[in-house]
Amino acid sequence: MPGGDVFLAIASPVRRALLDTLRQGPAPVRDLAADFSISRPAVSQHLRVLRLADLVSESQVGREHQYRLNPEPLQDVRAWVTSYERFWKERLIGLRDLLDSGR
Amino acid sequence: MPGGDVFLAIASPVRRALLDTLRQGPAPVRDLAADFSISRPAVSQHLRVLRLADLVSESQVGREHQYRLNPEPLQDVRAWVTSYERFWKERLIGLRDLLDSGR
DNA sequence: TTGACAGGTAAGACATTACTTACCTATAGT
DNA sequence: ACTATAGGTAAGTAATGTCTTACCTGTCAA
Repeated sequence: MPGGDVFLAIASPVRRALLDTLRQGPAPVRDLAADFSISRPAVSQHLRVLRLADLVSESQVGREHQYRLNPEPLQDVRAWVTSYERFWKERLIGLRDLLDSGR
Repeated sequence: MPGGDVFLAIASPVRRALLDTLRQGPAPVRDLAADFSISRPAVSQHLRVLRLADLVSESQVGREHQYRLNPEPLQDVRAWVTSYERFWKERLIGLRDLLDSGR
């Protein structure tokens, strides 16, 4: 479960797209790979990164490996980004004041 | 201004630390580099990535180059992460129900 | 004007990533 | 038992990222 960096995991557009797809529910690798132009092994390797970051969990069902979204680690990202919220709000207020003063 | 990927820009711990430092206000490269064990050119290169992602702006003041935090692009990250919020909330509710049922 | 300071850029070393194809095991269906 | 399906892993390669040192320009201060 640990070992992977969430920020690094979501840095790749492919991996973000994989997570986006998994929001519709668990899916086997075959289905996930179908959406991409890259090879299935490449998808497997991206899934491995997501697994190490604990963003997905895997469980074998028959000969399929179901991947399931585990969004919890994204809270770390959310917490970090949110800590910047007051800065962009202040900038927007500053902009509003600037516009007001120019009327 | 454009060209850089925000998700990629914040993937590096060094760059996140740079942004964190800039929350205390604009700072010249010298001050930013002082906090890190890496060389000043390395910091310059990280700042370049942040500039391309429009996460910082640069302005020359005398012989110093002031870097200023521009948090707006982080809203893209926030929006993406927030779209997962209901998923982890649902999982927490599921956990709560499970715990309730075990009482 | 000469020297110290601030900082960007170039070039190269080295590590890491992201792909590919080839191969392997396990399961399902006939 | 045989064949097809599902998917992980290995090995190799190409592309990127991240440092370093060396060098350059521009600015301030004596």
